[in-house]
Amino acid sequence: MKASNMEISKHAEPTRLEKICIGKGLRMTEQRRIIIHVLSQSEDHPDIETLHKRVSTIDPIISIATVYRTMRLFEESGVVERHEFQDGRSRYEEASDDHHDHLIDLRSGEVIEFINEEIERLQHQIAEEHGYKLLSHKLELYGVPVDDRRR
Amino acid sequence: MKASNMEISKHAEPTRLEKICIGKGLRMTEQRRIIIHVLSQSEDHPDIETLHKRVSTIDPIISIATVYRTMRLFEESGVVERHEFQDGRSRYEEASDDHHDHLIDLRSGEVIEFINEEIERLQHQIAEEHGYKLLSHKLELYGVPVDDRRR
DNA sequence: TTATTATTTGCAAATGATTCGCATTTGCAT
DNA sequence: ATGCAAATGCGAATCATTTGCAAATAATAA
Repeated sequence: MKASNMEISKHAEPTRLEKICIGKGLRMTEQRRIIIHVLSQSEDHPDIETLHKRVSTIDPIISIATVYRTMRLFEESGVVERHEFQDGRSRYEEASDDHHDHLIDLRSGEVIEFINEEIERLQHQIAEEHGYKLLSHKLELYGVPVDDRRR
Repeated sequence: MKASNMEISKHAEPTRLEKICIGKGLRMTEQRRIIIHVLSQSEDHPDIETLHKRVSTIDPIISIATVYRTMRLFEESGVVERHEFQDGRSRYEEASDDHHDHLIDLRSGEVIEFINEEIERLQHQIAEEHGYKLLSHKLELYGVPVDDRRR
């Protein structure tokens, strides 16, 4: 076992994501364990390149192709959510039960999460009115700080 | 003037988009006139390739690079809206004053437009509550027909 | 523990959408 | 009609992402 792997032990309590992988018959590789660890530590919405950078501090050998493959796998399994804010690359976050939407600061790129039950309700209602069952949705607000004096 | 250009005359009444182009000091080229014509005839949300196909039936020589450039220009001018539904390429529609959102049929790919004032209002309110001025937003609902008996 | 085998990985090459460089063409003001 | 900046067409470049394949490895059986 190489030193870089010491901190993410194969023997530790399996995390939620690890359980899901095992449940799907996926192998718990060192790379996947590291990626899961990085995801669980991330409070933001990193893109693949950022994830790869973070993962590389733990294991510098891990390939970016593996990060791509793993994130695709996780997205298909529904354990992470993929977002396409308007910068051309996909950004990810661990999926959680409480659904939230995003407010993106166009000045800084900062992403603010929010929840609004009323909007959730209206969305279901609209889908229903059109004869559809709502499976997922995407709500993104783009704005600038009102008290920002620049410009 | 080549035959293929006969139906989109340089001398016809300028359309809304043509006026905007002229107002911005852009040249009204044959290619742009054709693209504008195609846009005005399109009721759907075509991607670049589709637009290029449609444009090609009028002028088979027009380059796809020109369609890309023109659509980018139009988007930056705010005369068309670009959407990133989840199929990896951008889709366009002529911008209209009355804002609407989209309900995407995951079975057929069909895109249904809808308007909901209440949601619009709530979005502004949310942005405001977070200290932001809302500049734009994206709301997409993904669903399947309820009466669809398949699977 | 070791052997077995199907998964997974790393690498580099392929892909697909989109943009760009540059020589040539073309609106449009004079 | 003339001149020139803007626009086009072409193919090459770019950028994010995917994929083929040989080597490595996790899960399993022995």
